[in-house]
Amino acid sequence: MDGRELPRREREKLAQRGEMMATALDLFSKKGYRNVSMQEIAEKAEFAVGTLYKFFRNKEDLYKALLGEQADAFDEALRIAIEGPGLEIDKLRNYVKAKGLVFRSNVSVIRLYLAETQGASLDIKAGLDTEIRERYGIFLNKLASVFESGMKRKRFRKIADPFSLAVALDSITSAFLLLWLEEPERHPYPEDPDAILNILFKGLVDQ
Amino acid sequence: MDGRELPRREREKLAQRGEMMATALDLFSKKGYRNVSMQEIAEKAEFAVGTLYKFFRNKEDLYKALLGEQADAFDEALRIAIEGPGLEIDKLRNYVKAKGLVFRSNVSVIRLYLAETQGASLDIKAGLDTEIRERYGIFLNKLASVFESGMKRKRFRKIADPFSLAVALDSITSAFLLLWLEEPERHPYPEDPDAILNILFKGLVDQ
Amino acid sequence: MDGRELPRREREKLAQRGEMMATALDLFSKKGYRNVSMQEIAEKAEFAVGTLYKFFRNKEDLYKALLGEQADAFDEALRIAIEGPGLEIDKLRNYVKAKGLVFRSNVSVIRLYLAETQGASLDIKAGLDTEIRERYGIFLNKLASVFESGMKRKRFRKIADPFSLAVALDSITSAFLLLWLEEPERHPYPEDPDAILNILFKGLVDQ
Amino acid sequence: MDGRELPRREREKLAQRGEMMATALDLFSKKGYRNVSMQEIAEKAEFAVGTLYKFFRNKEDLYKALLGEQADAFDEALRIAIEGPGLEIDKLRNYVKAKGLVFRSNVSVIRLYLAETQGASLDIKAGLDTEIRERYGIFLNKLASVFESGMKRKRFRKIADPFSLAVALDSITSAFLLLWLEEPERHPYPEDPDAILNILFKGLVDQ
DNA sequence: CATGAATGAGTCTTCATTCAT
DNA sequence: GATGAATGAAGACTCATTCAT
Repeated sequence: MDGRELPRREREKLAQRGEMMATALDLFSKKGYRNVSMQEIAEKAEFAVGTLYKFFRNKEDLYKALLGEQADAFDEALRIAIEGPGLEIDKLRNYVKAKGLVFRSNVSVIRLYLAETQGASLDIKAGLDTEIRERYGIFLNKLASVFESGMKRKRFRKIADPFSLAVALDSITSAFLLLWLEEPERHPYPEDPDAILNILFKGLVDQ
Repeated sequence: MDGRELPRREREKLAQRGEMMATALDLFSKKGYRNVSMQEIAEKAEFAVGTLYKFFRNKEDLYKALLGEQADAFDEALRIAIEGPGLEIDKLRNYVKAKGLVFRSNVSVIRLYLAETQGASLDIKAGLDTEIRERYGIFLNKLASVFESGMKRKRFRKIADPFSLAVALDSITSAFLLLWLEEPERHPYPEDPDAILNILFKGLVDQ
Repeated sequence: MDGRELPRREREKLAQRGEMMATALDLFSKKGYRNVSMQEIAEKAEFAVGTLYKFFRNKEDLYKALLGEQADAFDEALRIAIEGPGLEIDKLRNYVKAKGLVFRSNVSVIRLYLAETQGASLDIKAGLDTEIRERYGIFLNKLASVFESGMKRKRFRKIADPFSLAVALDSITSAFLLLWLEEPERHPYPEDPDAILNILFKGLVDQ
Repeated sequence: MDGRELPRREREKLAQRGEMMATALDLFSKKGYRNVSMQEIAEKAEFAVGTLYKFFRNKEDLYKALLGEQADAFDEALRIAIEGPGLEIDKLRNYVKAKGLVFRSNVSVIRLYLAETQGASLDIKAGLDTEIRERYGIFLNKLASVFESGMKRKRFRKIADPFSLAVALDSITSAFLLLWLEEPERHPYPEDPDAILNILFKGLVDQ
């Protein structure tokens, strides 16, 4: 038996919590924070409201836990993609691939995550808002340092400052994912990362 | 007298409507759709709630009218920037400039507009959603045709399909505006459009 | 027509407010603060809950207004009874009579008033609590000064300090009123104030 | 071994019950019946809620047991003070002293007890209410009989009927204890019972 | 026609009580 | 026999919408 195995009770609690969060995520991402009632979440998750409140102090708490954990996972996945040794160009490829993968396997979170990082979160005052964006900012800087490193090593040309390039790459991938989200058939997210990266790699205008 | 001149009565009504929408826009963009009450809008606009309901059938209607008209204005401004004769490269420059201008002089709308076009509109079910996005899609195609035309005339290299380039440019400019919105001092929107366009124009990797 | 006459609208509002307060008073005094719901008050007063909230910011507010106004009236009536010129002994008689009258014609308030002045208000944190007691303290001092004045003028013997005598008289009258409240037949509040005052006036033990 | 000694099991249960009641008393007297939850009591007493319900059928039951037992103790102490042989005047002195002692060493109960006997118990409908008051009535009659006996033996003058005197003495002592409770420094409960009794013993007005 | 008072369904949250383990 | 997780009814409060004046 594995030492990391939790006692049954604990495992059940985690499972419950997981179900609640999954249900809440589903509803929030479909209808928006204010349009989902605790009653509704509880009902759909097949718990009593009271039980919901045993796990989360209040509605906002639930929402924050939700976003926080999802953002953690995303952040982690993207961070790993660009860390470690290797050519900068490969890191960027990894990033584009990872972002596609992680988003496409978490469709319901995308809208919520984008709402928070792209700046349209008007329901939850601050706190999460701030926290997620901060981490997002940190990630952008890491991405920028990939560009910077590439320039230092003369592998990239200095066509713009590294941070702007990071912003550009991040926004482009998000935009493509959004298109895919709306019409998956018409706008598939490219399998080959270079389909996106070439926009940055190759110049539109001859030098 | 000008034939287009409206009777006093009509003009007054339009003025009233304008004030209501301006007040609503201000409140919605600051606090979010669900966090603003009709009472609050009426009070701040110095009308009675009943009067508000004379102009807009319900809260959603008001919101849709608001977004719709703002989107109209934006769309128009951006469309004009890329229409007409001239070099494609100049059209793109015009677009980057116009987008900067129009957004920076309508700060309070940005968040709402981005929320709708970038995909986080969870409060209003559909309808507006659809309409704005449709027009947004149409505009993206117009922008794409600028790239296409540039390619046809051998002014642009075929580094990616025109629509993808349009998406890329649009998302990059939006991302920069978002950064500016959060920290205007740290992230000014560039005066020179080439600061942004070079990301597309020049290639990161030598050919 | 009287200049003090209020416009119809205002009069109606006051009448509504009055009805709400009367209903609330009735319910609170019968069932206690926490055992009465705003819904219940609204229903019994034949208003919608929302209307209740138009007049009182919240439940506590309603309770405070209630107690405050009633305490005002009581305080006023008792104060008048012991003010002005005249023999101290007559003032005390007036006080005993007035207290009897005012309480017996406001039966439903007695319990609430006593609960506040006699110290068992555990539902409402502070504020009213404090305010009513303060005014009650002030009144006790006024009553004490009647005893003091009587002593100075050699009309009363110095059997205890004036404040203690005030406390004694006040508590005795309250106690009798409480008895009457429980069993009006068995424990009528005496018509002749001396029936109560003699307890203080005449000595139990020969001097 | 003593025959009255209870088996360990029983003793433990009694001890548990005692702790629950002590905790409940503390909380009720501080926050009021409705503002204390069974969870809170259980937690603070370090038992599970279920255990609480093993000892008391429901919340009201717990409250009644609490008040009942406290009232028993009070009643007993006061009864003893005025029973037995001895001069009536000494019994009254004993009563004043005993009431002071018993109240001051049970501060947390005072408010609850007074709330019940002085008529402001609005939380618990009837039952306890009735029972406590009944016993309180019985005690008042016992106190009255002390006055009566004194009058019969020509030791007291007939300044009022014995029951009224009992009510008066009881309410005065309670009032003084209440004052002490609020501001112990400013209003100490007198060490010498005559400080209070003189209000009854000596007449305010010369005969 | 404008007004804004009135409405009451709907929201979040608490807590007495039960019962499976 | 103790435990405390689960329940869900009930309560305070908000706000979109209506309609009498």
